[in-house]
Amino acid sequence: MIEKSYSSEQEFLLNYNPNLYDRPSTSVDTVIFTVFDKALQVLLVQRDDYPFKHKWSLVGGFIDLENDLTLEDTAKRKLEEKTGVKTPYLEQCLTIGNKSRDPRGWSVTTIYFALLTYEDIELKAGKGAIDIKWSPIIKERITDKLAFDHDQILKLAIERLRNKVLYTSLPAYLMPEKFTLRDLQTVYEIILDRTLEVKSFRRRIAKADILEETSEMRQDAKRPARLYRLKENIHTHFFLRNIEGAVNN
Amino acid sequence: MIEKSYSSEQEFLLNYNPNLYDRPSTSVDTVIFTVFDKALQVLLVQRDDYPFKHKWSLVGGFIDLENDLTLEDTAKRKLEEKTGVKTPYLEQCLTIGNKSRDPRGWSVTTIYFALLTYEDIELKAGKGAIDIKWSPIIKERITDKLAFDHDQILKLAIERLRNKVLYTSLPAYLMPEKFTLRDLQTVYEIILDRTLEVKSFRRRIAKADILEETSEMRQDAKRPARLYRLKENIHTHFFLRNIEGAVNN
DNA sequence: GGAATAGTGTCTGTAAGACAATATAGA
DNA sequence: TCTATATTGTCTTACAGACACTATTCC
Repeated sequence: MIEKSYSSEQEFLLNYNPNLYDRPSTSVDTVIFTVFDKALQVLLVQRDDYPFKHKWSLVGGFIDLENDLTLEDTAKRKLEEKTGVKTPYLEQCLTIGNKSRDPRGWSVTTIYFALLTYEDIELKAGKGAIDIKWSPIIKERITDKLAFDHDQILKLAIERLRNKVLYTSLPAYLMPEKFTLRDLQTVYEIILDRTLEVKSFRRRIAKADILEETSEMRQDAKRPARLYRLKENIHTHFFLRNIEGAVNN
Repeated sequence: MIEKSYSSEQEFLLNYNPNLYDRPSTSVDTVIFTVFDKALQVLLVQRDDYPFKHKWSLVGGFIDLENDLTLEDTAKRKLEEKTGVKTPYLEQCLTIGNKSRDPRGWSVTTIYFALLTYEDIELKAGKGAIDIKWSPIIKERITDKLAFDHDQILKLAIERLRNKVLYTSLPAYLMPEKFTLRDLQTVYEIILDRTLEVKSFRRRIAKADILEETSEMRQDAKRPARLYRLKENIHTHFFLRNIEGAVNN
């Protein structure tokens, strides 16, 4: 390769040829979580084409270099394409890059995770996929063997979510508009896969000051329960202490 | 673009042509921290070439698709190239990808941060750089205006480090082999830019059970202080409670 | 003894854990 | 009334904050 020398930034850029350098493949994958049927669920799509044709995988794709301005745009675009909704919570989780994860060669993928309310979501397989579904996570496992290293990625995302739930109000993003404190606690319990103390939980949520009472009550069977909603313009609350008795590596 | 159809994964891979797809540029940048002269310090290199010729920047570079097996390998290779040592702590921090951060076009960079003992390190500018230096961080700022979006990246890495120091034993990785409890507390205080309560701090470290006493004492001026070392095969300790009174966004 | 730094004792405050007690519904 | 679920009361425990106190060195 011949190295030229330039006399200004501008001149360098005018002569810059991106094809002189080999680049790894770069993609974005999003672990889209929701909760229903007493389980944490993750959105999977069945691949329409090679590699891993017909295998189930996480929601992901390549950056649209023309139209995506940021990596997060790519994640949001794919998410909205599949679910038809905008996510109330999207967090970058990790980037995995190595020579072996994709049979086509060096590949880098940035992983996001999203939390969605299971409500009004109409799944659309869209192009590149022949099917799409929610898959429940039972004991940190799903039934399918996923494409690429998506099993490992899913495991990492679950770990991150579970750990973060110990000191944040993240599960609030999984709730419908109105919900009871018991509903919220149940979502915490589903994610953590353990029961929590009622009193401690309610004290914690009260202290966080993220909810507001509605005037409504909901009655399923016995004593009616107060309905709450998330306060407006509230961000994730970070508690100073973890919920205890859980894994902490 | 003509789409062919293949009848097996193998056939697809044999015919795969990576040059059909435009890819963003992909790099790795590492924020290398150490502590000396009563300040958190970050390693900077002065760029030898365009773009941002002669500007200071973080330690980074492109993936060597032949020899790097993982993104972390890239980070470690660059780090060892500049410092001559292996880092005791390397953590992936964040990936920034957008259309505007690099004048050459769509660019993705995965950012790591490393914690090094300021000891036996011989800086080497190496190729691509005309100079290399430690730069102190005063009030979350450094004096130079860095290349690309490295100012923003550095800010994010400092934020992450400071936040993590509130609930982990990370500063232990910045210590020399033997050190006093006061030394360790001072490093915490430098990173957090505030004083800590002596008693609370010592209780916390004792509880973490990550240090072992040596038989040696160190005497600077007045009463001699016990020297400790990090226990072997000890990982980062995660405390259940944060050090309080600090930022928590 | 006085100054400086290392290290301990101990009281207070906050929030979590445990679990008993009370409240409100339907049957 | 009995049962189930919602909600509150309250005692204990763990650990951080505050700060006084003791210990060991040099001068």
